[in-house]
Parts: sequence; C-alpha cells; structure tokens
Amino acid sequence: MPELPKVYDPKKVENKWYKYWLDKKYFHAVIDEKSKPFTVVIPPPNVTGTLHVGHALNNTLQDIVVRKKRMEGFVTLWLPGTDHAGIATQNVVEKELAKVGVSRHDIGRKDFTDKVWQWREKYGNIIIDQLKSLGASCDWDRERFTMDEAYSKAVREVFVHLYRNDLIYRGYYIINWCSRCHTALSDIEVEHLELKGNLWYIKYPIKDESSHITVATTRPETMLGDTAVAVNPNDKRYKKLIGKSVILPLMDREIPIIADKAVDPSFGTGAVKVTPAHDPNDFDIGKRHGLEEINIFNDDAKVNENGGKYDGQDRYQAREAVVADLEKLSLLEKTTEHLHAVGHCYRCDTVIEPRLSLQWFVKMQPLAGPAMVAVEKRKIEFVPKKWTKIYFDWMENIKDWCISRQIWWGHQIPVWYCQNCEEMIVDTITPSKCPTCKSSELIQEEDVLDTWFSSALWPFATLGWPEKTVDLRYFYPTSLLSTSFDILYFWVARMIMMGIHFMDNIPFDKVYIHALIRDAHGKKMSKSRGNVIDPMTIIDKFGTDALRFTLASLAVPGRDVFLSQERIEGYRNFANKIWNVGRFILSNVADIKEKMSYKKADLELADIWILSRCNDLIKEVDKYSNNYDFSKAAKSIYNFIWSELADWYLELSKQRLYEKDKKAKKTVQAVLLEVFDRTLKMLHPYMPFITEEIWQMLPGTSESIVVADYPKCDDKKINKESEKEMQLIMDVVVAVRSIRSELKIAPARRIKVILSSGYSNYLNILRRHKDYLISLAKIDELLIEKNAKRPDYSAIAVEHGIDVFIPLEGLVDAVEELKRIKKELVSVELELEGIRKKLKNKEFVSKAPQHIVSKEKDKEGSLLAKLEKLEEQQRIFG
RNA sequence: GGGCGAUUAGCUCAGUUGGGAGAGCACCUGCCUUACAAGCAGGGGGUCGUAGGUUCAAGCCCUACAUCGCCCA
Repeated sequence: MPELPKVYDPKKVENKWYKYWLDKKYFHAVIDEKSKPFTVVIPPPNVTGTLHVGHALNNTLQDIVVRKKRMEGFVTLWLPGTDHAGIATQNVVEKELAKVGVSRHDIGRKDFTDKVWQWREKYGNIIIDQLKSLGASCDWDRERFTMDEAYSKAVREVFVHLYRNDLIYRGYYIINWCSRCHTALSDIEVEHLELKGNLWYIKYPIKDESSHITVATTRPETMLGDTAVAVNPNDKRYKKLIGKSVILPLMDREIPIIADKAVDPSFGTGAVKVTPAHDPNDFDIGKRHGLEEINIFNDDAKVNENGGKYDGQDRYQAREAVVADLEKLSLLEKTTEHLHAVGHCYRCDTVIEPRLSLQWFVKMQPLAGPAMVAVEKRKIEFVPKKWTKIYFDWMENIKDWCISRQIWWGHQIPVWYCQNCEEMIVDTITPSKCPTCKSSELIQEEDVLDTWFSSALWPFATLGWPEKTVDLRYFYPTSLLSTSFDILYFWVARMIMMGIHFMDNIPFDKVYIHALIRDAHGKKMSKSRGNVIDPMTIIDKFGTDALRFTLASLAVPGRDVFLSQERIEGYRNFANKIWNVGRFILSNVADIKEKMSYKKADLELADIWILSRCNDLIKEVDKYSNNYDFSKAAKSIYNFIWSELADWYLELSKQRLYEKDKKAKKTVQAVLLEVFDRTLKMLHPYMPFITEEIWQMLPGTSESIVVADYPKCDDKKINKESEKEMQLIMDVVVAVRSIRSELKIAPARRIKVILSSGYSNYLNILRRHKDYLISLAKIDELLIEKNAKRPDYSAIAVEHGIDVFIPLEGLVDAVEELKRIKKELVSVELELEGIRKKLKNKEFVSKAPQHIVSKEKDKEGSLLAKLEKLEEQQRIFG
C-alpha cells in the first residue's frame, strides 16, 4: 500500500469519486415493485443563478437524508431540475442587453425569448455542475426544467382545467405593479419595508363655502386621481359635511364627501382622500360608492394625461411639484414625519405602485380548504412544528392569486382572442380558428404565467403528469420536501393545493423547513444586497465535506444561523482527523486482505466499550435523523470519532497492535475495522467523499460505500456495565494527567502512582486494566491497594472514592502541590456548602423525591471524604 | 398595529417531563509522544437580558418589561 499523505487533500479525491458514482449509476432510481420508494424532488434552483449558501445548506440536508435512505435499501429517487424563474431571468438577460444599449422592445418578443433560451443553455447548467460539486446524489437522468415541452403541457392542462372549473378568472382589480419590471405581481411578491416618510395635511375647499376639510396622506401626488373624500359615518366632527362636495385642488374637479366605515377616525384628521385606481382600500370604497376610477400613471409610474399639468412627470417629481403647488396656494396645512410600510418588488426592490388593471387570477379559497385539512389531519407534517401555524395563518386569510405577468419569459397563457368576433378561447392546444366565427385571426394572450404557477406543479409534473406514467404511479406522493421558510407561501402551500386538486393526493408527507442562513447583520443573503457567501470558494478552500459537515452542524431546527470561516476550518480539521484515524488503522491492518471477525471471548474491556459506544451512536444517529435534527446527529458522530475512538480507543489499541501476541492483534484489528466501517457509513451521508476514499481502502469492502448497507444497532453489543468501568479508568487517567500537568511534571517522565480505596470492586477493575493506566498516564510503577497508607510527600487526588497518590520526591517543590491543593479545596468547599444548605432544609428533605435526597447525601459523603484528604494534604505541605 | 422567535463563557451556539451550567472556536500553560502541530495533554473564564411570581428546588414553568431579529397588515 502506498504511503498516505499526513494531510487530507479533498481536491485529489472529490471529482474522482463523483465521476465513479455517476459511471456506476448509483443515483439512478430503478423501480422495484418489491421495494418501497423514497422520493424527494429538489426545490428547483433558478436558472439565473449560481449556488448560494442557502442552496448548499438545503441540498446538503436533502443529500444526507437521501444517501441514508439509499443505504437503507429504499428505491431512492432524488429528482433534480431547474426553474425558469420568469421575472428574475428576464431581468438578468435584459441587463445583459442593456450593456450594449439594446432593450427587449428593440428586438421584439421572439428574438428576446430566443436570447433567454440561449442564456439558459449557456448558464443554466452552472448550478447543476455546482450541485454535483456539492456531492448531490440526484438522478440526473430524470432532470427536469419548468419550461420543458412536457412540463409546459402540464402547465397548460392545469390552467385550462382551473379555468373550466371557474377557479381561474380575468378581471380589473388593484394589483401590485412594479414599474421597473413592467409587470403585475402577486401580493406575496411584495416586500414591506418600514420607511420614514411624511404625512401631508392638505386642505380641500368645500364647494360653495369658505371652509375646507383637511385630509392626511402619505402620497400627495395621487390626489390627481382622487374621486372622493371619505370620513367615518360615526365621526361627529364631519357628520355635517357628508353629502357635500369639495373642489379638488390643482385639478379643479368636484368630488363628493362620503361616509365609509373603513375610514379610521384616529388616523390623521379622520378624513381621507379616495383614489380608487391607486389604493386597494380606496378601490373597495370606490366600488361601494360607485366612484370613478381614474388611473393617473402609465407603466413607468410617470403621470399620464389624466394628471393635468403634471403629465409626464415621474411619481416622485410629481410629489414634489404637487406639494410645492399646494404650498403656494396655502392649501398645505402641515407636514409631519410618519413611519409607514412601503411595498417593494421582491425581484428588484423598486417601490410598488398599486394600480388598477386587467389581470388573470386564481380563486384560492376552494383550493385552500382541502390543503388545510391535509395538514390538520397530519397527512402532511411540518418540521419544525411551528410552521404549521404560520401555514394556517396564511391559508385562512388567503386572497386570490394574480397569476398574469406582463413579461415575455415564461408560459404564455393559453388563451386566444378572436380579432373578428371577440370570442375568447381557452384551450390546451393552440386553436387554428375561432369556434364561433371560424376566423383564423386569433391572437394569443400576451401575458405569461407567474413562475410560481408552474412551480406549484413540480412534484407531479416532473414525474410525467398529465400522462399516467410508471414513475408517477410509483414515486408519487413524494416523501420529503426540504425548503426554506421564505417560500412557504410562494411554493409549499401552492404545491399542496395543486397536488391535492390534480392528483387527489398530497404531494409529500413531510415538509422540513431549514434555517435561513443570514449574514453577520442578520440580513437575508441576496444578490441584490451583495452579501452572499459563495460556497464554491469555500469548497475550493476547505473541501466539500468540510462545508457539508459545517452546514449540517449548523442546521439546528427553528433557528437562523450564519456561517463563519472558523467554524468551517474546524470541520476541515475534523476531516483531517478522520483521515489520520484512517491512516493509523490502515497502516496497522496492512497484513489483512479480507473481512475479519473476532471471537467474543477474546474481547477485552476497551473493545467491549468501543463496540458498545459505537452501537449507542448508531441508535442516537437514527433517532436524530428521524427527527431531522442534523446538527445533533453530526455532533454525535464528531464526538464519537474524536473524543472516544481517536482519543481513547486508538491509544489503547496500540498495546496489542505492537505486541507479539497474534491472537490479541487480530482481535483488536477486527474491532478497529468493524467500528471504523460502521462509523464511516454513518458519516457517509454527511461527508460522502472522504468516507468513500478511506472506506475503499479498508480490507474486505465492496464496490462503494454509497450502496453499502447502513449500520443497524446491535443491542447485544451495548454494555452499560463496561461503559461505566471504562469511565472509571478514564477518570483516573485524567486525574493523574491533571496532577502531572499542574505540577509541571515533564510529559515524558514516567512516574509512580498509588491507587487506594475502600471499594474493592473499583480496585478490581483498576487491577484488571493496569496496562491501560500505565500506558495512558505514563506510569512506570503502579500500586493498587485496599486502604493503602498515604506515602510521604506525595500529591493527592480523589476520584470516584479512589485516592490517587503520586510520590513527588525529587520531582516537585511542595509549594506547587500546596497551590494545587488550595485551589481544589476552594471548589470542594463551595460545592459542599451548597449541598449542606440543601440537606439542612427540612422542606427539601421531606418534599423532594427520595432518590434526589439520597443522591445529595451520597454526594455530601464523598465530598466530605475528599475534603478530609485534601485538608490532611494541606497540613502536611503547609 | 397583530404574531413568532431570540437573549447562557470573549465569539457562535447546545442545554428534550424543573433536581450536578456544557460544546466548538478564541485564550493561557506544557509538549515535534513512531495516525494527526489542521495535532496531543492540562487549565482559566458565565448573577443563564431585567424585575417579580409558582416551587423544597427555576437556565427550564407563569407575569411584566427591555433589547434584537423575522413574518403579516
């Protein structure tokens, strides 16, 4: 065997194994009717993008689940793919074009979408390659894209079905308009930010009177479209004015003063201006009172011809101009500072303009009902549970979904308008002529569908729906959806609704909501904020396994986290630790070619202990995995490998490995191999590359750890008694080491140690494993005696009722030992004081459970004994 | 304005029916001990946000407040 380098180099390993796994088709799910499937559909990343830490986290977690299930023998399908991401992708390509001074309108719809397709071909695969670098074990033969031909068919099918069932309609409503993206957005695509603004108090002169009514507004420019002033019907201040009119300043338009319960008398002056075409509340008021709806903005949020002399001004210019003009007319009563939530486009951060326009909507309530029932009846469970409430909150107050977008990149709505007779045709197949007038002059609806409309179909459209495919029958419903909470409404809720509606079955059993990785300031990472950490840089620097393990250990349910360089470095070191455990074991089993076994009778304490701990670990990791507690599972494995296997067992194994006794050597080799094999398998889902690299070198392993059997806990190997014995030995060793270190006894110096106790069972354990103590504590002479006499001039420690004496003659100054003893005394006295206080409390003794009281008494006893010993020591050295 | 979450060591965070305050990193001391200095051994460091309450006993349960963050309007 070639000598392995001291330091693990992920670069030499990762690509090699990923390619091997693909060649062997381990990730390709082959349907087997006799086995149970385990299915996960990937949350499809946008084709615009590159992998960010959020993707890295989510896909690492999915891969951990999927790899474990695969090893456990499920037919495991992790279906990958990408999303066309309408607005986001269109924006990116538009920006590219803008660099050469071209707008999409210059080249037209056809050429533009061709360009986006080209862009997608070129850049769309970056993220796929990055997922591969991350080690994602996706079935790439089943990769899907939300604008694939088959997928588009599914989208049309869904649209037409919903339309024919009166669940899709078209109408004029107030929608959220992004003047930069030039499109309508759904309510949830608007992000509300608290901004400091002003509240302007404007006097509206009352017609034919010398008085006025003052309205307060945060958006004075919209007064150009005002068609009423409204007050609360119960507001005594304004009762007399209801039914009168005001002359709208600047526009000289006569508009009524109306009463509407929606007006909050405590806001501003209690009188508000009503602009039905530019405010959702005003729109409702307008409908109730039959008010005119005057749209004063064009697509760019510039004032249009309805805005009188402000025609052509940008909304903010118009605001300034309007305020200035009002001031000149002495109609501005006052201006106060005002904090209010302003809607921003979630794609480009532009301030949203509420705007009246003709759009397509999905009626949500009928779809939401069954989707809520599915969660109520726990057919679908959220992990962590707290998201259930958030899901219900939204679903209960759900509003209709605006699905039409005035962009070019996406699924064009399957609706055609006859130019001859105004017939509207809604169909899955492109019609050639109008069914009413037979005209062939048909024009397709220009709008495309919201990206999330197609994403909502992902769990079944990717498996072939509406065709009745074998995949769909076998793999649907999927087992787990792992995602971030920020798309709970956008995506998860809608998938549940669509899945139930079209498949008559939930799309997944479990929804795992992972933490959001934020930056140092607690902000979401996003490209527009420029605060993203590039996982590829981290992979390059520390290796994929280190990144994955870091992300897994950060994945505490229900808590947001952020990534730090030190943390990743720590887990890079862990990878190196594993590597060196591997080097140690491999170099000591060089003579072994095949799988080994050991006889139970040949095992000694250390073997029984490590086997027991290993099986404890299997149980623990299983428990945590079932709860999706990746952090605890990862940390358990980490602690086992580092603090038990490496720190203790490897050290103890050396005795027999370097010894001549062949049987003993074979036994310890076999135990090492068994424990390491199982540990590597448990770790494989977390650190796929290094585990494969090492596992392949172990004797007697098969073709790949990817398809090896996942370890099962063997209860017979769990031995709590041996764990306790081993703990005793470790504690005594630490006690000796501690004295050595504090008294500055040179590490290489072998010393004499005397162990004494009244407990013969403890002494017997220590006697049986004298060798362990001698080698681990660097002892050259070890005496173990019942009630041994304290040797003159020696250091003392008390552990589990065992006195540890270290003769110091010729080693240490008495002053050092005295210092140490005093420190120890302080802590023992402190602890004893606390316990005595408790035990003196009659209520504690009478009311606390018996076992607690006796525990405290025991503790008092052993502390007292320890105290006596230490005081004696203090006298001698003092 | 409504809701949710957080507040524990210098930093990042664990702490699962209330009964011994923990880890990693950082820090200090000593070690190149034939797997690993990306390491080994040992060590220091916390009024568990504040104020009350329940209890024999509170980091944990209850109430109020403070600060921070998020979601919704």
